[in-house]
Amino acid sequence: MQPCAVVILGPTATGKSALALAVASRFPAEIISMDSALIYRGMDIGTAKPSVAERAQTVHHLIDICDAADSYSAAAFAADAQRLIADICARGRLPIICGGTMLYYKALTQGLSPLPATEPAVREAIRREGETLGWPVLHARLKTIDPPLYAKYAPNDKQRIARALEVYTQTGRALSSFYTKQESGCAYPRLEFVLLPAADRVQLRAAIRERFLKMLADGLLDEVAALRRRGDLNLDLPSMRCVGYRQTWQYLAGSLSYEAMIEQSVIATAKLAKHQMTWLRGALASGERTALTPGDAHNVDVIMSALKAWSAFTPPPSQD
RNA sequence: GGCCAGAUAGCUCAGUCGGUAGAGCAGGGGAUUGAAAAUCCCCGUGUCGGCGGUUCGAUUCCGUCUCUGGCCA
Repeated sequence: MQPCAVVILGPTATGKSALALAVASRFPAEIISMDSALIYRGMDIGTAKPSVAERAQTVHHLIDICDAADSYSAAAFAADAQRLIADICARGRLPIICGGTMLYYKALTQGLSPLPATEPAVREAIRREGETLGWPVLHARLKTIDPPLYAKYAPNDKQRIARALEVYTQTGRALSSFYTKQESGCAYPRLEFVLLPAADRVQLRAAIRERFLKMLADGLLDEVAALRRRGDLNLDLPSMRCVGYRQTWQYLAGSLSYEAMIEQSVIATAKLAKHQMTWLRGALASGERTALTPGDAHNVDVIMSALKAWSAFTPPPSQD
């Protein structure tokens, strides 16, 4: 069969992981997680990470690859995923890319311009300056350093302003000067599916609430307490800003009541889902993807028949 | 029962020295180039608790009623 990859996209709490596993149980496959939270070791319950049993049943990649004190990136994901897709296909198996971190998806499929990597010390110095002077002041510096991004960025968009200044500090060049027509993205053909939650968000919100309460019952408090006990983590880290972890941390630190922790977590998760929906609408509008309804038992069959159709397809002789 | 303070957007509140009102949060939409579960942008008509009174005009002043806190009995 011609190598290809299956992609399963969708907002949080729609059953992507379960669907990927269901496909993997019927087809020799390995799952590549496309999720900026599942990368962290020691963060299992709050991220709804696939269980040990599930991971024993099917090989999962890009899970538990990062310490909670460290950070990963879209570029690193794109490189890792490309490599894994090639490896898995070479083994004659099917890569299933499954997750909802849409910037990672974009980086993988469309590529990124080659940019210098982050220098933590430089980043920290800029962050400190931004906090004291105010981000609009740093934004104003872009006016001469990088006019295109000065025009593009909002005066309070600290993360992007900081990144632009960081690149300039490290290289003496404008961040936008590194932009190319974009590196080529993932070369493998893909069969893409999107899990779309019901239009009424009340239902999704209820599912989110139920899932968070289950996380608490499963020991989320203990998990976060253990992370706090390490002593080297704080709320500014990408890992501790994850939905649910941030609020649980605040509860354990005494700055949120138990009820508020639950409310805020549900709200943050719903916002995450909404945010992912915005990406998904764009992705759906610009390509060939199949929309699936969360919870529909036929979803596996839809994917299986798409795979079958793909296998039956005989590609024309290679041009090169 | 008496006194005092409140009653304004879904929530918490600001404000109008009388010309029908605006923040934060929530909610909706959108950006998204090595932190992305991040970061940021746009979207605000609501009997200003009810009923009367004064006034050209009341959410604002006055009276009264209702409700909610607190204090005193």
